[in-house]
Amino acid sequence: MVQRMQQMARPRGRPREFDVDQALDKAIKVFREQGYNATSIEDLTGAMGLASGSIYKAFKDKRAVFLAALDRYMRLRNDQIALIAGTRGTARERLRAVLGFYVDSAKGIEGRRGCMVVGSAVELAIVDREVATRVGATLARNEAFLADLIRQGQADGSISGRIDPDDTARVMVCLTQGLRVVGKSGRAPADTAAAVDIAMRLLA
Amino acid sequence: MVQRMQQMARPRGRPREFDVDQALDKAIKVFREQGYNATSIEDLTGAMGLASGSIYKAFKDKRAVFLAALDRYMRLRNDQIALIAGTRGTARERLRAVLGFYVDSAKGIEGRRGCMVVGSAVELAIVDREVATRVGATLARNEAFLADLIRQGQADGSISGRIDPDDTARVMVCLTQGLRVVGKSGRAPADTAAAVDIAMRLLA
DNA sequence: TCTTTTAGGAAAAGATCGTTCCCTAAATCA
DNA sequence: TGATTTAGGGAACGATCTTTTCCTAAAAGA
Repeated sequence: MVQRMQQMARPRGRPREFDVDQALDKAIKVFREQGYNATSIEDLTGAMGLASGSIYKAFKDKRAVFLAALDRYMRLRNDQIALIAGTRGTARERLRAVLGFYVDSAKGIEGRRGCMVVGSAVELAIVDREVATRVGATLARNEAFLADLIRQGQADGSISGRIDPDDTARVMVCLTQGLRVVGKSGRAPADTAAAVDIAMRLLA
Repeated sequence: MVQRMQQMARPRGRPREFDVDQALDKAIKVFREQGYNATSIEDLTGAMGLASGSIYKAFKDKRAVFLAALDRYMRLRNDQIALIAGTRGTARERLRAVLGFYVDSAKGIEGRRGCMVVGSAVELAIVDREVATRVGATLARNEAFLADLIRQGQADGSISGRIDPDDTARVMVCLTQGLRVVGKSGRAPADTAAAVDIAMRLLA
């Protein structure tokens, strides 16, 4: 049984010397800053600490590296937001925490580095169907997530029942994506609490 | 006198056969769809109806074409918004009209085509200082424009005096830029009036 | 009319980029 | 242990992209 698991863990030839996820994290950093087209294989080898041959052993081509990085980026970000929204309190308080996370992500160096979803949407959505699909799915998921949070707030009494959860969530998604655009130019709101207070006005 | 004006109008050698602004409009279309790095000189020659040599006669290099296109795009868009905001009515009504224009810009084919300011911010702001300067200036101008409109509304009584015009305008700019990101993936709000109603909640 | 200046256009040059190839290294299988 | 399989790494290749060059065309100046 243990031997079977070891066999499954070590497939055949020479084992990979680097951790794929760690390498993807480096790739994510580069793609967030420069986007897809401006990032050369040389940029990736430098950031990931690998030779070009090794990259092409692990990934079909540059686009596959990007898609893997995008998937990982979206997953990590989703996990973070789910964690923040999982804290105690009314749905309104949890929604406030989520919005605060978005505002903070848009500030300073992190904001300048940018968002891979926004970058993918702007640079590639029109020419790469697979990227467009993923971006659309993430935006839809974020929208549904926020709408659900709003509905929870309407159920626990912390959010007005007069607003439409879906329409409001959709506008809120625009706000969060816009924060990342503005963050790229270093003009994101400096005062997180103040910005979140204003954003919370969308809830009636 | 007439001869002097003709001299000024026709400088020296062979006159240019194409209209620079018309050519830039074609370039804007390509840059909006594909961004800077994905657009080749061949793309530009095709869209602008010029040979590469002619482009390099009129512009220093590809980057100069992009900067000229960006400047023209920003100017045209600014003019449109100023026109819309110049209509009669309370400042609140004019602000509503401006927001409606932003929402409409994010919808359908126009939305998929994208915004050159957003594209520039996301793709180039971190690597091109000159682009970053222009993007920052436009965002600041938009912010000041919206803040002024809010102040007018507070003066004419159509907008609550309890909100901070600058902070609110800053969040509103994020919303408008985000609309363009979401529009790239075809997920912009379908019902303009409903989306504007929700956005107007930011005014208290 | 002849010279000078600038534009149009296509081909060539020069640079860069993505990908493949080849050799060595490290693992498993027989 | 020898064969097989896969990874690491760097050079080489082929394609593409930006820019320059060169020749012709069209205008003004003398």
